[in-house]
Amino acid sequence: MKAFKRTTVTAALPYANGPKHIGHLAGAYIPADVYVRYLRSQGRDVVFVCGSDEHGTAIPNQAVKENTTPRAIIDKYHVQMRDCFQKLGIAFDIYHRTSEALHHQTSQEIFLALFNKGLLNEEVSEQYYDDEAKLFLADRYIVGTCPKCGNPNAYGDQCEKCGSSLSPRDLINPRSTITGNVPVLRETKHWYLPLEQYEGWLKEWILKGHADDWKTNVYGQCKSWIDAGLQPRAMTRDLNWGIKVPLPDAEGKVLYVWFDAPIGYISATRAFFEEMSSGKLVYAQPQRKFGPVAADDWKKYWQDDETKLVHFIGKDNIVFHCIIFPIMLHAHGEFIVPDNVPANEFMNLEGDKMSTSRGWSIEMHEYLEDFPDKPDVLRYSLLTNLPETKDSEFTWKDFQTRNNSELVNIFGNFVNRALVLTQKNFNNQVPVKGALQPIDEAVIAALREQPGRIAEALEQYRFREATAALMDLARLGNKYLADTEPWKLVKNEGNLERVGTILHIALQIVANLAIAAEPFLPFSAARINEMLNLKTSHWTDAGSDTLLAEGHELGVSSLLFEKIEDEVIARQLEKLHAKKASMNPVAHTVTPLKNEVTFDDFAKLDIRVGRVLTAEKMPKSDKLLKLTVDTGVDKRTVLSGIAKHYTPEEMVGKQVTLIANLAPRKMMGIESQGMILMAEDGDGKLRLLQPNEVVMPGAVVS
RNA sequence: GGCGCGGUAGCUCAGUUGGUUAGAGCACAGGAUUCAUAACCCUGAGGUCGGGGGUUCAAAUCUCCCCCGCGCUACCA
Repeated sequence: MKAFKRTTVTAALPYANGPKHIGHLAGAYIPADVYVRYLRSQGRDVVFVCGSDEHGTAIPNQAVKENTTPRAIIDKYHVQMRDCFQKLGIAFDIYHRTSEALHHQTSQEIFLALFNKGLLNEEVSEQYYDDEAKLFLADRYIVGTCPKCGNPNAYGDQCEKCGSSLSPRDLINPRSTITGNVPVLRETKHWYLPLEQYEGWLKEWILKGHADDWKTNVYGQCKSWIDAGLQPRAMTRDLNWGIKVPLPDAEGKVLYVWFDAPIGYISATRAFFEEMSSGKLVYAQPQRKFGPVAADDWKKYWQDDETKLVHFIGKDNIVFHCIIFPIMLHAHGEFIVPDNVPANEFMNLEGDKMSTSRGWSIEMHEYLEDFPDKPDVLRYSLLTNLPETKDSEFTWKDFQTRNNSELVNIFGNFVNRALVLTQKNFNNQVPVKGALQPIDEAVIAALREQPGRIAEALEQYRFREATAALMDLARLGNKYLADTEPWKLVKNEGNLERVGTILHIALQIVANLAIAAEPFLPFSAARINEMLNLKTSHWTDAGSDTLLAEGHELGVSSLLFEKIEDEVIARQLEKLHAKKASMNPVAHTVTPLKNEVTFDDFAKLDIRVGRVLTAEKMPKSDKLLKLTVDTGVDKRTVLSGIAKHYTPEEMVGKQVTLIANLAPRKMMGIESQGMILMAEDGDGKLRLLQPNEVVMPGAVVS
């Protein structure tokens, strides 16, 4: 194990196109924060950076949806996310944003460095350009007639009618969706990063170098990508929202959002040290003493191989953080690459995938509105159930149980017992520690060991285990009190010294709990310290049985956690279901009306009703069914992508509507002679189009 | 279909250089107790370790086949 001088920790830059939910917290932000708080408590040199990811096509798209500007979108969600993180105790040293000038500059510098080293391949291709809007049109912004099915409103990347994947050049009579004009073909240049040239390096670095210390899910995913073979990837896009490509003749071109987003970590670090050195803090919120710093100290955190770089992300980001971004950094030559990328899997919610757009989610701001005084409860319930090795599941019931039977009954209760007993019997002062009995020695020994257990788990990114080890410390306290029964002894005045010794030790455990809990439950840890009238201590003191001096005056105590009643949980469940129901009509935006066609256009299609004679699953395909259809005029083979919606058995005998004169098309080695018409429901389900009474095979639709 | 990850007690999960009666927390049952938010503490019950073959003195762990979940990927005319 390499010894590092300092650590740079990043948490995935949240995309500023909407609110972020508790699954994101469980995936990246909470574990990252716990890890960093622990390092800080140890006095280690660490910087924790994050920020809003504000580029990419989805931002302008969201602006259209909300009927506003991209700028307004990113401002709105940047502030919302920043505030939520803060309220949840996610303590970044800086929460930056990729729309900042410094980030544009940093991204351009890195792009230019790669360019100047000749590491980017320039490729020119012809793409559609809108003269009036003066921009190249992304595939989605071009419509035209589908060459395959004649649909006049096919998109540049896909015909939604026949499902063909297209490229804009395939479209007949293309038009721009922005101005409606006919776009012209214009040559456009893009810059590609030849990922495949780094396969050897990746194999050495990841497959050999990190076989033991990376999580199996991360390692496996990387291996899968590397083994499958990498392709050159365009690092630029024709778009008017993003970071300008810093080259001549690159008008209207921006950096690919996945090129600039991870650089956001670097920019954030750079911004942090620039602000710290200038004394003008805008985004920086240093969470520890950094001492005097220089503006370019950020380089130490990114370019010194004695720095340990750790990316906390969800599993959807693995390829970017383990393959593409490291290649960028490695190719550049001056940067270090991550030592670990402890990506988590996904957290489901009440039996279904979490999804903001489907309304099946608990957004950070929603939780905070309903439970403004309970950030630690959410942190704890997520921590005990992080999707570390596989997808996990959040339920409100489990949230309640974690709160009631662990935070309240075990943790809060122990703290309260120790404090109340001291108030009642020792005037709220730390009693004198007298002669120790074997049970005291044993509990002190256990106390000394426990922080090491927590630390060991944290060093290995095992947060669930670490959280459990924290709770064990409170259990130790409860058991000690139960075993020594000071409330019984106190009835006999001769035992007062003995009772004092017991409570003295119990209070030392409470003080330790504040240290050990700080990374996990920072708000509660601070409250314990207040109740003990104690300044914050550090991990280096953890395990000590002399944190509180004899005679020390304690503060005012109150309950750390309160029970959550069944009604509160029931209300949340109702709220969740109501939200999902209310989202449905919105989520399924109805496809806009297509352009007018003439009767002649329509008449070209031979649409008729047929009957399915046989149906079987296409071998080696998940989606295709191979059908034999009686069309009245013949019996023919039609392939249809409905295997996820209908079984072969239920298709046999069914009447179907088909386009009988569609040009045959070969798929997976078999020719399909026609196309079955389906209606796609809002949830993506496909349903057959049938006459409402049985008609003869071959009946013409008109 | 291919590739990757996972399938262990009612629930959430530990446990792979193969080795004594497979673990934890929660939930459940019984007991003890009353300082504490009816909490704590003790005891107990509960598992064909997805299924089946194989290697071995010995398999949750290695191997092969199959089933299920998740992700990536191919096929939606």
